[in-house]
Amino acid sequence: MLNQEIAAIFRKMALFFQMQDDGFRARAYENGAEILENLTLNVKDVYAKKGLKGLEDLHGIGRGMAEKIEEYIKTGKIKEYGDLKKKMPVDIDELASVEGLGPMSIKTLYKKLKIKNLEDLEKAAKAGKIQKLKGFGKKTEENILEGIEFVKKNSGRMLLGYIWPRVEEIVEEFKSMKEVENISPAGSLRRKRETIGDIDILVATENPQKVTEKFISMPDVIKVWGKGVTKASVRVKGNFDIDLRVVPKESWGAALQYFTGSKAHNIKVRQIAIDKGFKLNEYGVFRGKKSVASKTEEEVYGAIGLRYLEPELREDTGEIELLQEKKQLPKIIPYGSLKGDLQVQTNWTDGAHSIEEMAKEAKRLGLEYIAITDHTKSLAMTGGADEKKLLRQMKEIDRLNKSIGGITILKGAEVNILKDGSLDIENKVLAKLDVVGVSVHSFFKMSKEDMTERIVRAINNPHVDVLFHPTGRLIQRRKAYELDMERVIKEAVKTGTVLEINAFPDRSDLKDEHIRMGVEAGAKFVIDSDAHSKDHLKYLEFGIAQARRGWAEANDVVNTLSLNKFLKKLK
DNA sequence: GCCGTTTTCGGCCCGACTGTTTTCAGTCG
Repeated sequence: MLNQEIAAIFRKMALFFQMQDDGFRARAYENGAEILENLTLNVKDVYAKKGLKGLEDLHGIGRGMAEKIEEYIKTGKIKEYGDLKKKMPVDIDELASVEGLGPMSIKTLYKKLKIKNLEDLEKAAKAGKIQKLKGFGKKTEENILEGIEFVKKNSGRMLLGYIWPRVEEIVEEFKSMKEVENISPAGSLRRKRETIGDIDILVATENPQKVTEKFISMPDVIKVWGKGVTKASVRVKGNFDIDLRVVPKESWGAALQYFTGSKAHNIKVRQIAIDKGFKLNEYGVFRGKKSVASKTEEEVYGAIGLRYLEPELREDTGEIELLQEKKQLPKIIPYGSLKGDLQVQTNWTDGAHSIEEMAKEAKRLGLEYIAITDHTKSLAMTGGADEKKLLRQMKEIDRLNKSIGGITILKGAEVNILKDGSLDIENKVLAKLDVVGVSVHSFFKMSKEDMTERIVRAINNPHVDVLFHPTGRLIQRRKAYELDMERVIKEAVKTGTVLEINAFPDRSDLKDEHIRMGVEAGAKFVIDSDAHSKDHLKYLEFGIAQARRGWAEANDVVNTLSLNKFLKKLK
């Protein structure tokens, strides 16, 4: 939490520095904010253990920002930020969230019209005051008003799993144009981040005009932000933005590399290009004016002495350093490599479909086995199963296994972890199940120590095979409970408990950095859909995406195994 | 403000588009 608070202040300070035309300092602060946002450790712990020096050891944080972090830990404030705000008392991140409005414009608007926040801005624009300013005009004023409307109903970031089908539709539609020679999602979408700010699409064509024309005239477009020959940006129904970039076929690889990002990854890659006497942009790798590589990403990375790497690894979290040292990057788990699904709910509790319907759909999707894991009794709102109901369900599963065929239905349960870490189903019934998953569904606000103890106790139960959605977060809805993940991973390794990578789009739990911690510690994982309906089983692929972002290989994930081998991996 | 085994000073990724200008600053990704 502290990391995020300080990061937010650094971002605002960056905007203030941009106002002062100090772009380099601004970038340093943006960079610092990014580092804090992605840091697994709490800066408070880093500071407690290693002091100022420990903070400075973070690459990108130097003496200046380290002292600011120290100041915030000690006093809860950063004086320089207060001073900046005093000089220019504007709600800077709110104003900057208006499309097209940046620090320089905000500065002018404050100096000339005393505009401090969105409300002031809207009033001034409606009164026609902005168009009279030098450097502004009628069009800018209209754009500001429109931008304010969009901020007000801002949809924020979208969940990957929910937006993906829409992306596939768009890609398919463009593929049918004969002018389109190649098309791919780019940006965070291609890197499969769990949430996506906007949709980036890259197209290769010899006729850019025609492609951009078609793009801005798609039926769902409600606003064209901008349109040129090679790029266009629109908002579509559902309130999200799509950016299109169009490049010639020869520069496909360079452009795909460029627009896939991440930004931090690219900055480093381009720096390496410069160090070796090249220039890298979206059209290719250049030695002087001569292009030496551009057609494929492999060529582009190869030309500057690196190797191709999967988009999911391009987050500047150590992958470039490994490439430079010519070390092996992990062979991350391929899409389509799961043979089972270990968390499936049915209409025995809060699922929409019967065991049979779920099993048949899983079979249709090519799975070898699924575990039925309905909730247990203390989760009363779902009609959770007690021992008797579980035994009845087991009989039903025996019956279905004989009649369906082509897929094995495993007996399981999503057993509730009670406040003290005990389970709400008796051990002698748990012993009869093939797969026992456990999870926390209550008392989320316990202290970190208590919650960690609670979970550690639960996974020490000899019948418990899997810890389901280990952090309990619901993206954009509920924060993860406090948990010492390092300890939980250690204990999971010790007890042979498998950690779940829950693929349900708003869970995506574990998240990438925890998966990576687990991989390094030798933990095993299972990727589950947590399906509550037939349509949810396909979410498994997003769980694979999450595992890939956590640098997990196929042999780190137990449900890549065929049934018999898989069962041997469980307790 | 950060960084560095060619550097402790002098660099810092790079190009497209818009709206305002009439050559370019600001914004964006």
